[in-house]
Amino acid sequence: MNLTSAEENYLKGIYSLGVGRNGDISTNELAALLQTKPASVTDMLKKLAKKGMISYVKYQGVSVTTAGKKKALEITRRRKLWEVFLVEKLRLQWDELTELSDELEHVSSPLLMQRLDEYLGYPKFDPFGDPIPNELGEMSDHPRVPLLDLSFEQSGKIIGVNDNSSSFLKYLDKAGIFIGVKVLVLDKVDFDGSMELLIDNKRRQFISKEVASNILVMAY
Amino acid sequence: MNLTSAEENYLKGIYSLGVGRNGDISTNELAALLQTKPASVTDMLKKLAKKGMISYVKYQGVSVTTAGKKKALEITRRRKLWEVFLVEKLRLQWDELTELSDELEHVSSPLLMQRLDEYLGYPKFDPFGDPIPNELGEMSDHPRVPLLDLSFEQSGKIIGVNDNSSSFLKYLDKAGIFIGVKVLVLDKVDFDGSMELLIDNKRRQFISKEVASNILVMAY
DNA sequence: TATTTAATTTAGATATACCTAAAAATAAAC
DNA sequence: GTTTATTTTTAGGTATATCTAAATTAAATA
Repeated sequence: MNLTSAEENYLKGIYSLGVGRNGDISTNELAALLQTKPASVTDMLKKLAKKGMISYVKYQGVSVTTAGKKKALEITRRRKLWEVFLVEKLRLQWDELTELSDELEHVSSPLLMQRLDEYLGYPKFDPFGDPIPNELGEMSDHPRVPLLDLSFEQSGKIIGVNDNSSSFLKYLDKAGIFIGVKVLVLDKVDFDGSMELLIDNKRRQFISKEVASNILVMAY
Repeated sequence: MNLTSAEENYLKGIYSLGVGRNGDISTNELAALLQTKPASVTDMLKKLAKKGMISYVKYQGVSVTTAGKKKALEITRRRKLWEVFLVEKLRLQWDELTELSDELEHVSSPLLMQRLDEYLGYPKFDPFGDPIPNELGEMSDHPRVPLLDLSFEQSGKIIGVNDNSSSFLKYLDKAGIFIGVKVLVLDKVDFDGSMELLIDNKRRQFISKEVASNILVMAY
């Protein structure tokens, strides 16, 4: 079953709101997430239900079906592979990715994605440190800890962030804190929780507790 | 002025029909090219005229304005850069490009195209041997001759084709005749015009006069 | 439980991008 | 120079994806 870009966006939204939750998703929630009006959401839910992507009962909320989950993971896979390409090959910055991957994720060609995956070396995580589903929708997961949890003289590799806001990502780019970069804790300041880091074995950098708690690392 | 994908496709069509021609383009011509109906073309011409991309006089035909030409070349540039990427980096075959570049050419981001251009090493020609416009719409051109015109023991580099049909491109892929490959003429058969080639300094291959006339090379 | 409030859906519009069928304008033929 | 044929446009309709405003259903409160 083929979906339009708009349908794919709604399905992605429904799936993402649904992960790790028992109950159904409400119309208003979706409208808020997708920056649209509840009436538009209702229209689209009917279409997605007719296409077998979601379970939808009037006034009762919505959840993805097995087919819908599969499709949502496929879209997510496309998006994340493009994001790896944009960062690793084209050297785009974290905060420049969103609007591009919003478009590229809808280019639907199994051959293209297979070749891109191969070209990128079968990456398991996107530039934000989130796992990339494989063709079957399966994802790796590995221990991710907030940078704040690293102790004195401990090292780690930056693999993601907790906060995707543009202002935070811009700050990180400016501070030279990128995915894949090695960090070593030079100091942890007791009274404000801030840290001094050695970045990439080269450069010293101070970061606040707030920043450190929003950066994810794989500890060595 | 931003255009929708549909508008971009019409503009591309109008531009491509217009190059190297004195008169205007007719509604029926465009409908045939774009596989649509004349009535739909008329609708779209009004929109493109209102956006300043074309000169359109009822019943009198259509031609691109300066702004329209600029935009058409921009779309063409996007398409061709993606095509270079698909062939050179992802190793897709000539006949697999069209449907992908039909989609990718509409992803409109100056930053993305600038980085992709840089990543590809500022290519001047697409995988079919046609010139890629630069950011200003300027194109290189270099002497291209049909492979058939090469004489005994002469060499050349394959830079394009005259025939974009799927069957021809599939034949070339199968025969191992790719863009960038070096060819040396081992023999020219008088009675049927066929040629024996040394491809890539390695492999011998016979090709017919018809095939040789549709392959373009840059002669050494 | 009745009533108010909040969430959701329906009804009816708008814009894009198509379509068919009929009308109008241009070109071609006699 | 009419008449016929072709081309092109208009008029009106369909599907997608949105919207606002009104109606309906469900939830919360008194």
